[in-house]
Amino acid sequence: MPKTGEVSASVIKRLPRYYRFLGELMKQGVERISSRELALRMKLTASQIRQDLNCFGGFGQQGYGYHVEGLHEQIGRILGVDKTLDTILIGAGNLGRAIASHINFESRGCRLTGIFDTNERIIGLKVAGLTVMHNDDLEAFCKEHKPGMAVLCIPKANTQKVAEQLVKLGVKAFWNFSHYDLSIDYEDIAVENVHLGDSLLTLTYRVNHMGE
Amino acid sequence: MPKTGEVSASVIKRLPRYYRFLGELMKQGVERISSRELALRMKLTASQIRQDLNCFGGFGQQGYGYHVEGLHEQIGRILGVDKTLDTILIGAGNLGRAIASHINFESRGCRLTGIFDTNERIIGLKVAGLTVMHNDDLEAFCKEHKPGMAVLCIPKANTQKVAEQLVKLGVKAFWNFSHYDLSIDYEDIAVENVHLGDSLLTLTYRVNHMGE
DNA sequence: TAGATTGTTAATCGATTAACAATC
DNA sequence: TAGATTGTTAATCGATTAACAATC
Repeated sequence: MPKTGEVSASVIKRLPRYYRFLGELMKQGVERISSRELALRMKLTASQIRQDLNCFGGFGQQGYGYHVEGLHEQIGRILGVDKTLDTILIGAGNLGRAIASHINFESRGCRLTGIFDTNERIIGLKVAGLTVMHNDDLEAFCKEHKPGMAVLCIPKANTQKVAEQLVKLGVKAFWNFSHYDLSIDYEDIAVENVHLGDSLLTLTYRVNHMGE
Repeated sequence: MPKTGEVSASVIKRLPRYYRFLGELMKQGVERISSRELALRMKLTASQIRQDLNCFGGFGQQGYGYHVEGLHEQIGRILGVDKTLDTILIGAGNLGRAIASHINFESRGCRLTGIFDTNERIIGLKVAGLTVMHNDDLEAFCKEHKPGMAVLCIPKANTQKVAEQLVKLGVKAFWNFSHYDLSIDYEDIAVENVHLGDSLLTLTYRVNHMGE
């Protein structure tokens, strides 16, 4: 129940991390935690934690702190892990197959329901319990199953075109791993670009500039 | 040749993207570009581009703009793609193998020289041209080959321990894909945490909060 | 030269941190 | 009640944008 008023991108990016830490604390049997103690563990400031959480409502209790399990559940609901968004994967090369098998989509509000590729040697393979289909079947599949999210693990040359096709078929969110900055200029389409190459390159920069 | 004075993390994170766009422009045969035109293509402001570049020196020319190839090379040198940092991969599961095959380390100042795992069924496999070795051979390998960077694709329970072992063996940079926020409290060690799960979760948030 | 566009300084904006009254 | 800790307002800090003189 967001206290309406835009939540900044900086806050949104921190939410999954709060969720993760609270999950860990739960497992460790911690029942309550103060912003001060959580800040210590997460290497943030207590102020920032209280500010962030208060974008969504007052989850704490003066003099007591936050109830770990309750807060975990609240943040989960804010993130939308209690929903189930049908998701398809386009591109079942090395990376696509690894994402399909390695990521727990269900615990993040998604469910992988279809995998597509154009390579005849890959089509028919079983990946994460699904049989890889041909891209030609994409349209029929989407019309029948109405996936809301697509994971793109395809070469950059095809990315924009495939994404636009999928938008027409009703896809509302893209998790894009191609070496291309996907930007969809329609309202109400969400894009998360993951640039692993760029990530490595920032590390290269930092290791080459240590102690300057 | 950084105009000394700290370069902010925000600027560093944008550098690989500049490098990528300039590379594309080169391929397209574009010889010169103004900050205004580049801003248009990258969806940034011209001011920001000029500010960012001037952290490292004046690469442009008044009245003309920037020479694409020259700027590309300069940024490459700033990032350190002309260096070669020997790199090892720990964990050759789905994700580790995909990273090894999918990422072009060489073009990013790194060279993959060893891959390690503990799973007997994986050891001995060829991945990205290398034979997967047992973690037990890690110490001997590092002492002989002195890798400066490690990619961690291992379960979170082992991450901190393995990282600390590697620090003792001289590793200076970690590209960490485990579901664990690695933090190394020594000076002069660089860490880049990649949390694919968190990335997906921010997308889940956004798709569930569209148009609010 | 005149026009274009940089490098750089100043203004604005947003995010983080600090402070503290409210309250459990 | 007294102590702890929140929710929230105010202060600070940093990053982005705008403006403009320098200059190719």
